[in-house]
Amino acid sequence: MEISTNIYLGDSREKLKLLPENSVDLIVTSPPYADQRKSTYGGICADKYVDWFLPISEQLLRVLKPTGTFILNIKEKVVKGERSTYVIELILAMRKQGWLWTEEFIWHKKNSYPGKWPNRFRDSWERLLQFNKDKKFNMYQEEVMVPMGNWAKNRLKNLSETDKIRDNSKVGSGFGKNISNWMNRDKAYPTNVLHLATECNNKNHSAAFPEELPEWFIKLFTKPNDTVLDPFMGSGTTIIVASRMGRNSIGIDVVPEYYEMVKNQLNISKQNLLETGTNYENDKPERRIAIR
Amino acid sequence: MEISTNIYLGDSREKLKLLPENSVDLIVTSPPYADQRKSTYGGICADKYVDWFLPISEQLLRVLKPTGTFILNIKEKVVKGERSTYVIELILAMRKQGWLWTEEFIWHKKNSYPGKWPNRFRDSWERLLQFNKDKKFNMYQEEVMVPMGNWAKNRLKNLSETDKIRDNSKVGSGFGKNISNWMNRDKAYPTNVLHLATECNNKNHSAAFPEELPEWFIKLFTKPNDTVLDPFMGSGTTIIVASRMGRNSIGIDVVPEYYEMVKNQLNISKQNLLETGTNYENDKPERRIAIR
DNA sequence: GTTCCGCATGAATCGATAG
DNA sequence: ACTATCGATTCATGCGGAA
Repeated sequence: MEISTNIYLGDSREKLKLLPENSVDLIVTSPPYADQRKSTYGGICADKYVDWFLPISEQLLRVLKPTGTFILNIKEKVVKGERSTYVIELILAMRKQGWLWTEEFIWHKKNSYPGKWPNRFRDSWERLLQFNKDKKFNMYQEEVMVPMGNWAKNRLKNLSETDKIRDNSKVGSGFGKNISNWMNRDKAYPTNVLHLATECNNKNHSAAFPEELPEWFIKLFTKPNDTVLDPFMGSGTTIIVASRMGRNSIGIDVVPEYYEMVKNQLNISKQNLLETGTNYENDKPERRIAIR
Repeated sequence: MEISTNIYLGDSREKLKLLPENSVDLIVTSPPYADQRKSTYGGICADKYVDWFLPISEQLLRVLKPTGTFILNIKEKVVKGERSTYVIELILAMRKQGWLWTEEFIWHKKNSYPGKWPNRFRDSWERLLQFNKDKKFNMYQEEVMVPMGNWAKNRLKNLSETDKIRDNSKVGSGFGKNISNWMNRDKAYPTNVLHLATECNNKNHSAAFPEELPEWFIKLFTKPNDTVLDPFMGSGTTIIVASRMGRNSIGIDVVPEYYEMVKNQLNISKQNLLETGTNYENDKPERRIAIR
């Protein structure tokens, strides 16, 4: 058994057509948001965003297995004092296309962008929209359960002074009622709110996408040897994490710089693997990396 | 100056017509969600939710001042494995009605009720949709500032060190200004994610609305003597908090039991006020409670 | 080695200024 | 009038150099 990692340079609308239907277990992606990242992606106008995205989501619907899941990370920006409506219009349009809008997770960003304005506060959350082809899909909930002991330990350890102050003042006795129930359990299921920080400083490239985010969804919706797709791979966080977790992965990006960066990083990973190859356990798959 | 608290028994669609236009500074409400709380509100089908709500939001648009704000607490339920789309359809419909969709706050419920389903996790957040009539509206951001984080703490620490030095070197004139500037900086502006626990101790009302929620928005969007409206007052949390905070308030509910409950609670409050009446300060307004 | 401190840097947004 | 660009605002994070 071997694990493959394929990356493509080009437009997702075209490259996705090369993939066979019903072949992907999980799609995790963060497309360029409307009118943002102009320097790298050219920027899609908010008015035309739905029209731009629908051909891509149509292909995604084709390549996804009936048991698979599509996680779309997106957030609408403010235009003339109002939140843009293109994201919620996209949800409605994708449902017409055949997608089921199964759930909306919240990514609560611990370190949101600073700033002060007279009429609004800092935006510290993004949408993680879950779409499915079928009401029945694979979900491995146990994989993302949080050990209560570690959870409490990490929580306390990571908790900044601010958090302590804020939590104490605002939440107070919130947890008290059911604490006796939790004491008897090893693990707890998470909720649909993920509380993570954005990654500020990567070595070469700043990825706004923390590794924990794709990792969490890969654990939740795939098992080893399944296939993960990211049609807007950017710096490649999703597929690199997927590869590390023993999943096949496919990445597409139209920006040559990103493509080269991910290619180099994958080669480095491969080299590291070869150097430590003698330590392979028998049940670990070999890895094959294809650069197209 | 006196503070009035008026409650109405009846359908909001009718009772709202009794209120003069441009007379309300803040609307905070949590309407019955579709297909829920059937026993008390009769249950509004998800398909017809938008049609049911639009006549009410039309009246709300009429009675709200141009500088006022409408906060709508709502969350779509799951129907046949999918999230209902009536909330996002409502946003689009209200925009056509003339509302501006200014912001979407997230209420992150810390202690959401435990539960387990094969295909989803516990839902621990709700939408707090902010609508406005005009791009310019009243917002008193300083009223809801929170303790500052590590960065500022370090800065503050450093500054106090330098201030000490400056204190020692410059005896006498005008040192206080800089210090006081930074002493005021111990608080930061919050974000658009509210991290509150649900209220568990309310026995008579099924909807768990913590007092902190309306309190936060009342602080943020009104000043004393302004007017707060809740067209679905339920157990009256919003108007009771508003009254306590020295705001005029108007509550409407179609359920007699809720009406009676709030009426009794308000009479109790009034009685408490009268008993302690001799302690009134001169600048504190008297309270007038009208039960219609 | 640790711990501490300084510093750069974001999927941001508004308002003013410029073409 | 309408769009395009620019400066000001602000805080959690992680890195690198210093103590």
